[in-house]
Amino acid sequence: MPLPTETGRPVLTTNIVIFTLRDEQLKLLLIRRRNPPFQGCWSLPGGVVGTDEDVEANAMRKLEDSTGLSGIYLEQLYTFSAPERDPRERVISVAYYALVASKRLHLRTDEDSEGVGWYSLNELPELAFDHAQMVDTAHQRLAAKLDYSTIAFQFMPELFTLSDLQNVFQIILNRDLDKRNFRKRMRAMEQIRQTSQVQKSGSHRPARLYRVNNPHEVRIIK
Amino acid sequence: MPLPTETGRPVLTTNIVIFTLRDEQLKLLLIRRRNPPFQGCWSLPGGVVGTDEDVEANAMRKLEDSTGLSGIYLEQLYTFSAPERDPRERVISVAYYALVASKRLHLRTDEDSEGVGWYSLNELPELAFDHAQMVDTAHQRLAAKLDYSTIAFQFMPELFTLSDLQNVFQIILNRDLDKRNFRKRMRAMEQIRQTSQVQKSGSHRPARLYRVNNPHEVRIIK
DNA sequence: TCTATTAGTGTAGTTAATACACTAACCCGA
DNA sequence: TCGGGTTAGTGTATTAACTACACTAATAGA
Repeated sequence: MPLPTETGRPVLTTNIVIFTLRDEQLKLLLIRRRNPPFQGCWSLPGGVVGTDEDVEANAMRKLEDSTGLSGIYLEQLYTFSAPERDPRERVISVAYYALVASKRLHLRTDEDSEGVGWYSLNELPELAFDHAQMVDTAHQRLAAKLDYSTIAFQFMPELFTLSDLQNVFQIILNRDLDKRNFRKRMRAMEQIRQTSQVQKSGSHRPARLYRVNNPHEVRIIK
Repeated sequence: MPLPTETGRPVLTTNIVIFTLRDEQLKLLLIRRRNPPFQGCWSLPGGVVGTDEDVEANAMRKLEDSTGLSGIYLEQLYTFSAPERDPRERVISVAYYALVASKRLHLRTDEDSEGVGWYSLNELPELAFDHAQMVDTAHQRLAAKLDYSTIAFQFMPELFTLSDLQNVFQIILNRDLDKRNFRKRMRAMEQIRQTSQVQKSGSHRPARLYRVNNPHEVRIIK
């Protein structure tokens, strides 16, 4: 397998679907394109991978640039390579997805002015390239992983109520869950524990607060 | 996102883990490297993706070259991009895995002379690059998918017995399964049906033959 | 006809998932 | 201070899925 000369190589890029939960909605970060093709259109963050650059490191760097945060959960999603996905020339994109607890973001809410915005999954503008497909694949993966991993905790702040957690599930899965069954399942998980604290948030009974044991670990369960 | 000039692009390749089942073993196709690095070492089939070439098409072509067959199940596995995975320079590889029913292969058994051989998963030689990791990831994916998809049927010939099928599961999962529970589960699947034929194969009771309804479809179940 | 070998079958127990309705604690306003 | 509104919190009975487990059936060959 002799390597080709530097002519004859396709362009390699990354794209990242950065999810967060805010205002009872699953949102993702979009960037308005300044140049053609798809000028003025919204697209996923990402960038070109240089010769000496690690693909995942590139994605992580772009993720940090976009959010101003580090230590965010990032997972490779799929590599997209359809021949006409970029009208200019052959571009292959390794797509990732990332999850951020919204409390960590000081989101300048929908600061479109800067060409950066958080959009609800169900109110997405038209996206550039095949980015709509990437978003769709990422959402499917995320929903599937709720069931057999501890990925949901990536969205949680340090302290949260079981109702908060149920909300996360319901928003991602886009359906209601039974409260008692949900709580039974969650209380059986060793990855979270009750604290002695409660949250008072209105004219109703205060809610017990919970904490994730190993916030950075995502474990496969079942 | 201006595209880079053709200098400054990494090399993009594919690699394929081609599985088959033969002699009660899960085997995969290896190719002996003729050139450095890792000269003389065994490696996974694959090749360099050209500027105008679709990645999946490249993998499919290499798969057909290696096996002489078409219409084989092929699925993207993961994209490997560790910085030092190729000692020469930055090479990113999109790995795939493929499943072939061994009856379709006229395997020149272990024809090492041509520098091509089928090796049992548990008797692998030292592999070039990070190909051992690719094999491992592929095996894990395959084992996981047995449980929630109809992928196992990709290994089956047109007609097969339930014992054959149980063997496939046992080899891939590397553990014994209970015969009655296995058969109960399989008979409940709508993807296979009993035929009126039996297979006589020795001095014992003949076995009923089964058939896959849609051999090319791999469906997610559960 | 006896032996060896693989094919084929059912039931009871356990575990996981579901459906479902009321009480508890707090705030607020009358 | 009491009643209404609101969210938190709890248990049981049913069903479905998975597990463990042992014998009979059909054939070939000696």
